[in-house]
Formats: sequence, C-alpha cells, structure tokens
Amino acid sequence: MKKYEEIALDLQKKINKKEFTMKLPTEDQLIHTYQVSRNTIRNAINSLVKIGIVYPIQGSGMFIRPPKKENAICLNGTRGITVDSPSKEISTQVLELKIINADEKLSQSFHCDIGTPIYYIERLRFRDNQPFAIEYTYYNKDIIPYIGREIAEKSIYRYIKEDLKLTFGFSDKYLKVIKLNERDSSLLQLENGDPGLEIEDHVYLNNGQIFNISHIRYNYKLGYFYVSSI
Amino acid sequence: MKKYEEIALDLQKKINKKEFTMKLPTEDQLIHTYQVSRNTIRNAINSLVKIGIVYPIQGSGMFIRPPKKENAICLNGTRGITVDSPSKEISTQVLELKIINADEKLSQSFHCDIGTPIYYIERLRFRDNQPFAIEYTYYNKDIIPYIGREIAEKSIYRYIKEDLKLTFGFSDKYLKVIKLNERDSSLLQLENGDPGLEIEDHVYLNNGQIFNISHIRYNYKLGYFYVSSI
DNA sequence: TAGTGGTCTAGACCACTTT
DNA sequence: AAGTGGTCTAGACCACTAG
Repeated sequence: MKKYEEIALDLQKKINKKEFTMKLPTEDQLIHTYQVSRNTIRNAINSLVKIGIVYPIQGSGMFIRPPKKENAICLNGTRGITVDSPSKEISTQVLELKIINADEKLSQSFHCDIGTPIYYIERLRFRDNQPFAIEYTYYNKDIIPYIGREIAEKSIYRYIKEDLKLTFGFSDKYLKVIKLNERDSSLLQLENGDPGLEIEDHVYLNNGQIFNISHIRYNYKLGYFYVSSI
Repeated sequence: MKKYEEIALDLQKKINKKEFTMKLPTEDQLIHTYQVSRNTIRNAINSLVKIGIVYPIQGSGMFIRPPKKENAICLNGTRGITVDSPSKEISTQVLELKIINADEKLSQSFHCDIGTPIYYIERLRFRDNQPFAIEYTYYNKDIIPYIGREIAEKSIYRYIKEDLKLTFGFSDKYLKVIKLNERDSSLLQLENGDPGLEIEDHVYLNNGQIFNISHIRYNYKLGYFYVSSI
C-alpha cells in the first residue's frame, strides 16, 4: 500500500477511536509522526477531505466533521448498499439473470457494438428482511465475463473488486421520483401508485470503461440518502 | 486569482470550446504552455477531476468526460438551482420572511444558543413559470445579518457570496421521498398525496460555521438530479 | 521502449488565525 | 509574533499504457 493511503487509513481509525478531539494534529506533527514529507501528509489528509470526514480552515487546522446520520445511503462513491448499512442485514433475491444482446439504445449507453453480450439482472434487495429496493441491472459481459446466481445473491461489487481484481473509477448517478408500477409496488410491499426514488447509475472502471448501468427503485419509506458536497 | 485557478478556468473554457478532443494535453505540454511547475498543473487538473469533467488514466492521459444530461440539478457542490439551469428562467415568489428565535432543536442544528435570531424564509420557485420547488429555509442572522424581500426574490446565495463576500465551504444533503401535504401539493399544482423529493441541506462557510439549513421539496414531475462520484 | 500520470522528497514563501 | 494551512518550485523515481 502507498504511504499516503496507510496514513489516511491510520488517521481514519484514530478519528473513529476518538483519539483526536476537534482537530487533527498539525501537518508538522504528522510529518514527524509518520516520517514522511509534507506533500505525502497533505495527500493523505486530502483523501479524508474528499470523503467528507475532515475540513480545513486555513491558519487554524484540519477539523473533524460530525458523524453522518445512521442508515443514510451515501451517494458519493461507487460502493454498494452493503457497506452503508453495517448494522443492518442485507439479503438479496435474484428475480432474473440472463444474457441479452445490446440493442441500439444499450449499445449507445455502453459505448459498445450492437449485439454485444450483456448480463441483465433483476434483484429484490432486503434490509433487515424488509423489501428495500428493486434493481434492474446491466453488465457488459466483455468486461465482466461471468456472473452466476451464486454471485448475484451476494455482492456483485465485492466479486468484481476482490475476485476479478478490477478497480472502480467513477460513476454518474441520475435521480428522480417516480410512481411505482403494479409489479414494483407489489414486490416492495407498497400500494400501487406509491412513489419510489429511481437512481440510474452509470459505473466506470478506473480505465474509463463503463461496465455497469443500473436502475434502482427504492422503497420510499426506507430509502434515506446522503450527499456530501464541497 | 491563483495560478492553478486561472489554469483550471482556461482549460475548462477550452474544453467547452472543444479545443481538445478526447484528452487534455499532457502535463509536460501544459507546464510548457503555462510556464508553471508540474505541481501547479496537477493542482489545476485536480480541480477539474473533482467537478467530474475529466478523469485520469495512468500512463495514458487525462480524458474528457461526456457532458451531463441537460436540466439535471447537480447535487455536488454548494451552488443554488440557478446555475444548474442556465437555459431556463428561474423566478421566485417569497411566501414568508421573518426573524424567529432559535428553539432547542434549531439551536442544536445551528450549534448556536437558544434564542439566537434566525431568518425563516419560505419561497416558491418556478422554472420557466412552472412551480418547481418549495423551500423552507433558515439562516443564522448572527452570520447573515440582513436578508430583505428584494434579496429573497432574487438569489440569496449570490448575495451572500458577492455582496457579503462570504465563502461557502461544504454542505451535507439528506434526501428522501415524501408524500406532499395539501398545502405543498397545491402550491406545486399537484394532487394531494402526490410524491415529492425532499432535500435537507446543511450549508457551511469555509470557516466551518453552519449558516443555512433548508428543506426543499421538489415537484416530482420536474425534479431531475445528478450526482458525480469518485 | 517511450510516453504519461502517480508518488515522494525538500524547501521557500504566502494567507489566514490565534495569542 | 507565532502557528498553521495554501501555493509554488525543482527534481527523482515508480506504475501503467501503448506502439
């Protein structure tokens, strides 16, 4: 692991253990503690600023931000639901898993040729046994060569990162409120016509390839979301 | 203005004018063009990465991301609606503007004493003459000493930045889907019980002071939102 | 192998806050 | 005046991509 990553992780641990009150140590102190250059310290701190856990005040210090509200799903970052709800039990029911060929619309979205094989997956996701969200997901099979039910029932993202050793780059998320159709509302155990939040997510690898497009419709009674901005 | 800010602005202009295709020039080329150090170039590029308009591929270059969908309101950043809809006409009707004293709940949210004077403002906002969102907003009067109707009818954010010369730092946004009450739905020209997206926004200055808390309820037919993640 | 971005070091001076 | 983060320079070596 890189020096600045290790330092960032270590600082994060110490923040969680409340070893610092209010502020981080000064840059000079951290330089001395970790025996690295100032640039490396600033790089480490910067990654904490990015994820919204500290903020800088010039001339005064790096201040620790109050912890976020529980159970709010963080929309910054390209992680799945699982990591956002550590205290909740997430389970998944796979409704559909098949390989289709990209039509014109999909081929445009994926920047691929028409006919490219694409995994199409529908999953119903539960949080503490309550139906939480329904996912309609596409994966480019040229990039993710295999997804089986045994994987889709767990975490597809974990599989892609840890088993396929691919690295996520960035994502674009588009949000809107919709009225659920009959099927979705019944799956989410809601009334027909009840609202839902639909998030359309375009996820890219760190080489700029788009590998995943998903439409997720959240149960409006359970979905609570968080965005940290700078 | 700082060197890296000027370079970032210049690059952004050139991207918009399509002077670059696919990639930015290499760091070495930019060092030569702008006659600054590599660190300054990287700092400039970094600010473009942050706002999601380029992405890096190590060993290959800095690639330009495709433009975002039109009319999507960007939730990254602490800007108002106005800047997100340059081609749309935004107008505002002030429904309420008064000074109240912080009760216990408000004093906790604002980290201020009970009784601190707080501006309370209700505004109905229109986009191209369609009722677009209703805002319930609080401003700490100790930080924003004056807000009049003439300001609230325009852009309060512009006033704070340009007239008061305050600098925004960061914000926390919490999102959920609600069913609108009778008053809100009628103001937004929707049916009673129709859904809305509620965004609770906590906005901080660059010195870490929280000066604004708002609850904005968007017309579900018009609200379309965007989050760029890394 | 050459090109390009990523990490790291060492040091100078500036801007802002605190005492 | 002292402390602390922000900007900027100069240079070295590493990691990854592409021809």
